[in-house]
Amino acid sequence: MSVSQPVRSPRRRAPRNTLNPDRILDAAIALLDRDGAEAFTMRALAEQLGVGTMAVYSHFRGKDEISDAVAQRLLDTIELPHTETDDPLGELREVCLGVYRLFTEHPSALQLLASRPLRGDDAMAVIDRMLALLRRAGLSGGDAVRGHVMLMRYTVGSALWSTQRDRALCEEGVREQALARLSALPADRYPSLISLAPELICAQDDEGGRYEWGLDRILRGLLSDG
Amino acid sequence: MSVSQPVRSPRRRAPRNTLNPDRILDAAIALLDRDGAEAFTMRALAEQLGVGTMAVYSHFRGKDEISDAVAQRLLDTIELPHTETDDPLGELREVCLGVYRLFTEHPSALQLLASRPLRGDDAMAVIDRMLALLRRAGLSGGDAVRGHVMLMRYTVGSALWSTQRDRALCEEGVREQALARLSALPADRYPSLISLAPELICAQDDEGGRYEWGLDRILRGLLSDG
DNA sequence: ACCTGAACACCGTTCAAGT
DNA sequence: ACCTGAACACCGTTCAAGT
Repeated sequence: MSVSQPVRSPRRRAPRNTLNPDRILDAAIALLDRDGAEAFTMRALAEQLGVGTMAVYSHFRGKDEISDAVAQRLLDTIELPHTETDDPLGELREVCLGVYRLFTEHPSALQLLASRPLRGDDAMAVIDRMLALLRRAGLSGGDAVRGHVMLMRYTVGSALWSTQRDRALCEEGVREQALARLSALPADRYPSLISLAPELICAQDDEGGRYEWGLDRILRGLLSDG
Repeated sequence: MSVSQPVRSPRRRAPRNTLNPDRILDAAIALLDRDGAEAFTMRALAEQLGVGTMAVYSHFRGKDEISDAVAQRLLDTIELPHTETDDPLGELREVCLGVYRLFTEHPSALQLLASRPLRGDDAMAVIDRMLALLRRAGLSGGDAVRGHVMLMRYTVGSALWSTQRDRALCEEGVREQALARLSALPADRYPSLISLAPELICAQDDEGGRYEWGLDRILRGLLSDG
């Protein structure tokens, strides 16, 4: 075994202004995306930043404040369609897909939002845009508000569902297990489940299009009003 | 100060068969509903059962296994409409409302599901029933499968949204803060948000009906197909 | 002002021991 | 077989101290 080599980087005292809120948030998001929500630890975050654990506390009150800031920052990165067309429905679709994409690309951010109350001013720009588009599509003020909540609910639920599904599927042999369990079911108790087994199985492979399929039906249901 | 009174119940050794999986799950659910997911601790669970921390490990492999069992058990308690009517849409509505009710009545169960992959055989009875009703409503096999996923996504998302909203609202002065923030917004950047402020505010009070409003529109969108 | 290590009160779980 | 306490490797955070 080597002797002169220091084994665990004996980090020197970091220079005075290595840290700032932005650098910390960048590292937090990277950590969350790479290792998942349960690995998002003050100690891990500090190590990723090459700094003592307590250094972070000079810039944020604690872990909760960092989590809030991460959520805020991610929600602000949702890209909105730039041009105003005369197709509010198409634009609405785009906005919803943007939100959905954000959550599926940052699954741990979603988990983060799911485990703490939403602050009121999250994603103001997105909400404003959705409301405007719903009104332009002909909805009353009240229906626009209800519709936007509905779309957000469906989108959050879909992202949650997809990411959980993805996590489950990447475990060893879950696929085969699910199939086996399905075909072992008593046919008299679960007739529809059995007869739709083929569709249920192949449904697992089409997560991407699934969100859009439902989205289109929701938009249709929203606008087929008087 | 009293002297002869033992201050912290100096629990005697528990008799041999005080514990069993069912009693443990009951206590776990009670604990989750009463104190929330973050208070759901092996030590707290054991204390609620009047037993040493490690006693629970004789019946479950660990906390994860208990969490899975809790989720399973709750999902099995969803009540399905008993009689088969000739109104598949009405029944479908009932089933969805049952799922929604379960999640809003056991918010921590939802958090639990959100933070771990779904096991495949959760809620088989519910899924089978939904599929059957969708087919009876005239949908093809593939559309029934897609429709059931869509309904579950919307329902899970709604429950998550509502419970988070509720948690936020019961915090001190969040209401006033939200209103203040809303009216302090630059009107040129968020025109729709500003002009719909009244609707947005009063929307906060109508969480219950909100789910059903969207549900009806989803069902309409699902069935207005060829 | 900003960064540090030691210490505190937690957590899930392992382990050897009691009955 | 079932229940136990001590111990281990974690966690977020407080605190007094360095620079």
